[in-house]
Amino acid sequence: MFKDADEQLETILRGTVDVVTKEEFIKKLARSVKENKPLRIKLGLDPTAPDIHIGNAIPIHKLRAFQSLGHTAILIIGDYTATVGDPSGVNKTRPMITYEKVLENAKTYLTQASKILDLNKTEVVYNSQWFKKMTFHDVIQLTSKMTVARMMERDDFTKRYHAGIPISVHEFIYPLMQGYDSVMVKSDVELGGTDQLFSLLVGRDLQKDAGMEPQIALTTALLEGIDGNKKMSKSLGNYIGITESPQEIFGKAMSIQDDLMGKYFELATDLSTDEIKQLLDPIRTHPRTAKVTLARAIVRRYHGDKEAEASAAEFDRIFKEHALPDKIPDIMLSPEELKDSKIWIAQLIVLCGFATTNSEARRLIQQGGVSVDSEIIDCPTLNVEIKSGMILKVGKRRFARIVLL
RNA sequence: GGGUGGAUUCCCGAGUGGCCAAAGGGGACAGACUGUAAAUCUGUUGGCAUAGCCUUCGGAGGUUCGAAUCCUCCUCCACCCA
Repeated sequence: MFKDADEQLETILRGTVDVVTKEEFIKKLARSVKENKPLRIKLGLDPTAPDIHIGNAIPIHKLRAFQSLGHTAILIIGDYTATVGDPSGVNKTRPMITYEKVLENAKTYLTQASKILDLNKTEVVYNSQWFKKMTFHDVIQLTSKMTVARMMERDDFTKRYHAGIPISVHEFIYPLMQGYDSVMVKSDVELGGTDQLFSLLVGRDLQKDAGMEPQIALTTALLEGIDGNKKMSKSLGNYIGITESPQEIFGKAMSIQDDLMGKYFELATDLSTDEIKQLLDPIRTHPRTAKVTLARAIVRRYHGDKEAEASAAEFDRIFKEHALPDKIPDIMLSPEELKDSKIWIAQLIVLCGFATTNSEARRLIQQGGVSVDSEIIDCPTLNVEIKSGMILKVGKRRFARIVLL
């Protein structure tokens, strides 16, 4: 049934940072093999944003790895915790979001998670299930398990405190909630990013307190965003969403800086350690080839082989051959918008959605970033003659085909 | 409960009567260079068909020829003492 423990361990530990504790983990694994009993692996997702990106997909892939090894994947949709807002690694209070919003996000999360997990074999649980039944007394009971001193040991809180940045009391409750989830689902292992370590450890304490064998805390590395210095996150806009179009994912992956490739390879692709080693060696592999391989591997993971090849080809066409992309969105123009079959160029750019104001469009023109049928426009007050089918290009990668109705 | 300090453009932050559409940094965008790399360099970054005009410095009023800046009230926030 199960592969032997050593073999499992190798797969599981790839890309992980902390294992608390490794000894206990090895014991649990061995016991699971011996008794032929799957481990219960917990991962909590807070549906705070509508998209999953390749950064927060890392622990989901790890959960999938466990699942493939025959263990039980438990996906907790933190519909209650999401309304509180995880303070981990954050330097200010997260805005509390409405419950409606959370439920909406939860739906898209499941659809997205199904790209990675086999949801038929996954226990999906909403933590409102238990939290909404708790009385205030229960809550107080729960908070009594944690001391302020211990909370304040956390780097993120200490920093905020000393910088005079407010910390709301409800933020203290967050890790307790997450820990309580572990008690409720009786997890053997909990996964999370390294910034989750504290909460995962709270889970151990609460389980011990409840007379259970404590879960193993297993953290995966955090992935830097495509800007190369901050953690990938939706709010910083430096992410690659797993539901983005193949071209989009490919392009974003190509734009990361070279020294980030190693991390991306390890955390965001399925390539073997040996393959990665070879790709990262600039003598054996040109960095551009390596990056193309990377971009393709990431696209493949979420869109399949065909799309991966297609997006690579498209990318070359646009940026290597400077040709037009395969698909160019059509922008319909009605004759009412024209004067003597002409239109002010800035207005056209705005109509195509490449600028939000005429001033912005004007600036783009002044900077030499606008061309019509490959001819650079240098006069911001120009009225262009509209010919159906003409191509407007703004910047390096935004194209529109003008269609006259 | 008492005291102090705040709220400025996408973000951080300077600005204490005119030289302010508002320094500096970050981010973003455009251009050069490239491997659409990254780094770097240059430029742009409130709106308007733009040598001009209009709107913006938490909100509402007021003083003044003139207010981000002074006064009054309000809203929100942080810190300190209890």
